[in-house]
Amino acid sequence: MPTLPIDLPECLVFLLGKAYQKAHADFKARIQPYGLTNMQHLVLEGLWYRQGMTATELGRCLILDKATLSGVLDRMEAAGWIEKRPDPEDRRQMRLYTTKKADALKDELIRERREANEELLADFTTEERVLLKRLLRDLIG
Amino acid sequence: MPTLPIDLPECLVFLLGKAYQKAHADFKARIQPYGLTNMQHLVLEGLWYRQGMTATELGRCLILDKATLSGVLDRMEAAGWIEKRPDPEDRRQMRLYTTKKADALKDELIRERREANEELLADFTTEERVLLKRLLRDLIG
DNA sequence: CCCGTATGGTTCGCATGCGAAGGAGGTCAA
DNA sequence: TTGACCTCCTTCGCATGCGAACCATACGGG
Repeated sequence: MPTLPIDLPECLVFLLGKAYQKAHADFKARIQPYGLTNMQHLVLEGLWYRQGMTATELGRCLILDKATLSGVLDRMEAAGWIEKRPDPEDRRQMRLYTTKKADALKDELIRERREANEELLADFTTEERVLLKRLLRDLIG
Repeated sequence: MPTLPIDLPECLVFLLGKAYQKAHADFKARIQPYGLTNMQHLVLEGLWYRQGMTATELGRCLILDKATLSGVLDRMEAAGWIEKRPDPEDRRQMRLYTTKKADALKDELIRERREANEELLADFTTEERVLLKRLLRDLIG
């Protein structure tokens, strides 16, 4: 059985990638049944925080490239999760709103997110949880 | 200026994603000049650790899906970074080896990786660095 | 020896993720 | 008012990332 190359467990780029891979996969398993991807769920959380954001605002808010967001929003609109309404003041921008279909799942989806975090952190002490989040926030800058 | 939704800085899935995004982008900027992607660099590190692994072994070693690896290995072979040799004992599997072109960059690439880690952790104390890595390793399981 | 099954890789489909270029729509100053 | 410039968004190209279906090869029993 192959093991990890000696240095990789010391490489932060690698560790972050694999930790994200695991967190992403766990969360995916939870929200897949709702017909949503992780990214789509993230967009909904962003819009529940503030409806009517433009794509650029949402992208800044979620730290996402607008090129990436463009496709995500298209698919979400096609699937009926969000609505794009052109801003009457400035026809370049699209204002984004969640639909009733999405809002109906709001409580459940937020619960899934909380539980997913709980599950990921199950083996950590309270101090470790706080510390890990702080270190990651500091890393992001 | 939009800010993060209240809960997201508490959401580990989100934090890990963004921390990875940053680490990945920083490392990409370092590796791009060599004509390599992060994933391709990772494959080289794996093979430098043990030459002649099969794709399945390498995938287990780097925690990668074989479907993902297949395309990566194709592009790396086409670009002359690695060689695939069919195993004479079992013609289903391919043994993987780095080429001279790759080996010539070995020291420099490993230095880039060390420096990238150093840069990411620049603002952390020694204790914090050790702790962050331990927490991430524990998370991966 | 032959069939059923397991395994190693490839391929396809879909969803990110981002750099770069482009098109449509504003803005402002000459 | 018109041309230079800026911004919002879309589109394209390329590289992951992974589930699922497939193909070729190996292996174990009968």
